[in-house]
Amino acid sequence: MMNYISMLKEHGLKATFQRMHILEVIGEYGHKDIDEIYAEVIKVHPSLSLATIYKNIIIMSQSGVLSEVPVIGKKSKYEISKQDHIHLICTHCGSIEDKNIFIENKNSLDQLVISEHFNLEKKEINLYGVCSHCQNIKAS
Amino acid sequence: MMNYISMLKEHGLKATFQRMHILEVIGEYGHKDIDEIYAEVIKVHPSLSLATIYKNIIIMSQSGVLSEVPVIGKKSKYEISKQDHIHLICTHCGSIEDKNIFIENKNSLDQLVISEHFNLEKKEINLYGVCSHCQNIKAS
DNA sequence: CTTCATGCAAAAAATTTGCATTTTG
DNA sequence: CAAAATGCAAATTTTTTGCATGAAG
Repeated sequence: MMNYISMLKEHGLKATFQRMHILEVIGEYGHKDIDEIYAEVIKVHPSLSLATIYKNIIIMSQSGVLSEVPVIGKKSKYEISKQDHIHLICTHCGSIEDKNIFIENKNSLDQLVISEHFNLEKKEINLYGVCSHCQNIKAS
Repeated sequence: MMNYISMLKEHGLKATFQRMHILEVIGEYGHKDIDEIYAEVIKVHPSLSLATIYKNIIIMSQSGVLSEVPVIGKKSKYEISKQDHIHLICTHCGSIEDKNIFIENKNSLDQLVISEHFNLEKKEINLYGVCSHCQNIKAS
């Protein structure tokens, strides 16, 4: 588990407490959008401004510390960057769960990329549906 | 090839010329965002309002005529709904290309969904990178 | 003709910017 | 200290809304 100070410094960003706090919130919850991050963060630091959240989300996404997860019909969520994985996105409660799977079919994707002469930078696989938790709620 | 009038009617939407025009633009280009649709559409119908574009994108997305394609760092694009496919998204020129591939590894995704008791509604696979066209431009 | 859709202008929401002040390394 | 980051308020951009008018089925 890498610490946020070194993550920031390795990307040439100063480790302000505002950034640390933003990263802690995202790290704790996994995926959060701008408003959720702001709401969470001002509980501890009421003076932390929304503009600072915006500026930092942008700079930390550009530098690669964070990754944007665009979601159909909603605002983008942000997560701490990590190796490629799959998102299970619940269309009922909005939760996002990460799944690391060994993409066997990796082959077909890789072959596609090769045959298209496409210079791949990032794979994004999102599965939308109803999570088991929400299915149980509905059933009861 | 299905025509747009019946597509709309099957979803309980009236076939106004504004909707037809929006669908034609999206169909012609494949993927367009709100502003691009508006810019294209007012060439022919200068009085068509942006509010109408918004309202229709929303209602046609909800009804399933259109599908939203959220893109990292950009505004969402919209496409005519069709069966699941892969998007090759160029981070250089912004173009999006559809690819229908036989997901062999379909198995691993399907197994994941089953083991998670996830009620799958939609698969979204987006590959980000530099398209062959942009690579050639850079090289020259 | 009745219901639904449009267009306009206004309102609301989301995001960005400029700049004086503060903090980090 | 010098460079970078913050916070505030203002500006901009994006999206939504209400309502009178017009079009579709």
